[in-house]
Amino acid sequence: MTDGVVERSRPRDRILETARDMFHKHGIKGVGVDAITEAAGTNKMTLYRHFESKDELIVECLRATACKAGAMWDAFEAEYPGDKLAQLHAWVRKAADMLNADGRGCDMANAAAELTEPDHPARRVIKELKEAQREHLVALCRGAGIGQAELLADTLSLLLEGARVSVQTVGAEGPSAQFVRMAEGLILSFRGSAAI
Amino acid sequence: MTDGVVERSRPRDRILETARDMFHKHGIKGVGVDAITEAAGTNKMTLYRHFESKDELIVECLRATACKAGAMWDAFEAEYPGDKLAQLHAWVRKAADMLNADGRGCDMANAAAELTEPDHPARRVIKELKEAQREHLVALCRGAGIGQAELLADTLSLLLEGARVSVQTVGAEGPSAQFVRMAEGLILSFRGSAAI
DNA sequence: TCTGGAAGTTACAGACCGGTAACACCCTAG
DNA sequence: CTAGGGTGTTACCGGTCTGTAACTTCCAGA
Repeated sequence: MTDGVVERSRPRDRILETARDMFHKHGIKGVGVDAITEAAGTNKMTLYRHFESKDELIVECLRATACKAGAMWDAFEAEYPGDKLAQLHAWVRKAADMLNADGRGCDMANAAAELTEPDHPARRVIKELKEAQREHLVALCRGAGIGQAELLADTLSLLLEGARVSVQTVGAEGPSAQFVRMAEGLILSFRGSAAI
Repeated sequence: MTDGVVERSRPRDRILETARDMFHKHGIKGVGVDAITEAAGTNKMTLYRHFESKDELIVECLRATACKAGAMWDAFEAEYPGDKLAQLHAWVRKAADMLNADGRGCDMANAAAELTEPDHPARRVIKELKEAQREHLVALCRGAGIGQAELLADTLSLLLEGARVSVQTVGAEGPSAQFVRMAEGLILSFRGSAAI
């Protein structure tokens, strides 16, 4: 009902997009395949013709999310070509936007909280995306001429990760409201210390 | 099987403790009441004589977790009476211990990720605990004579929150490995800026 | 126009879920 | 000894879950 996204496209795409949306809103274990197919305007058989199991659907959803996240870095480069520091600030703004977008945290982190089996196929995707994100951020910091680029990148990573769960637990008026201030302060402070 | 904690005590206590353990390890939606009672060495009827629903059991588990977390602050005061700065450093060490304890994050944050209904009774408990934690940390920072105590407390909060989910997604060798360094650096840096 | 594959439909299997009823048991307080 | 409350046991309810079988319908390309 409220979970639309039923525009006419290929069933597989509709299922994937609908599942992504519903997993995000209601959690993975909180949504059944029947509900997904119904919201996607199709049926269970069609889902199982395109995905061999719910687990594979989950993995494919997370992969799609990772793909969209990857495009973000290209957008920064397109907007501020070569200016890594400007891109870093753009990342901060983008992160703040995500915080205010809705009360749900990061899909990857939420999935990791729900899928507790240590060898669940989704954990691989999650880890890969998080490591890719970290490397992108390190590259930005390094490119901006910041000494201790790894430490700043890791600190900013944890700060954002924490802010996203904080929004989910205490709301957007909690500690996460200060995210931009914290991040900008950290960048400034790290720029102060000598770059090698 | 692997989820023991069946020492002979009152059934209600065993159920509560076993549920806490299993929710922590396997997630809330990943554990059924049958599995809990069996691991607690009792049966479903006894559970439902003490808790009127699974939701109430969840709430009671989170309350117990909140209670244990509350005791932590008293332990700091007992160990370093009056010395708020030492207590703040003790908090950092304690936080680092929690990071290395196991690969699962904060029970409250994980519960918030799973229980998506905005009016779920557990969300109240979660929010209350997180707000209490924040106030305790602010009090420590303020007591340690730090200007911008709220900002430091919020930053440290987000950092720990982020570190706990990072452990869950990329493991203990990821960004969270630098948590102590980040936290100590922040405290030092905030102590540098004038108190008032 | 014919045909083959993709998609929809209905029904079902088998397991598990939260929750309850009815009844037998034991152990302790009086 | 006895009464009664806490506990254990068994069986069950209705619902939902993932996943499948068998069949029909639709539609695009040759």
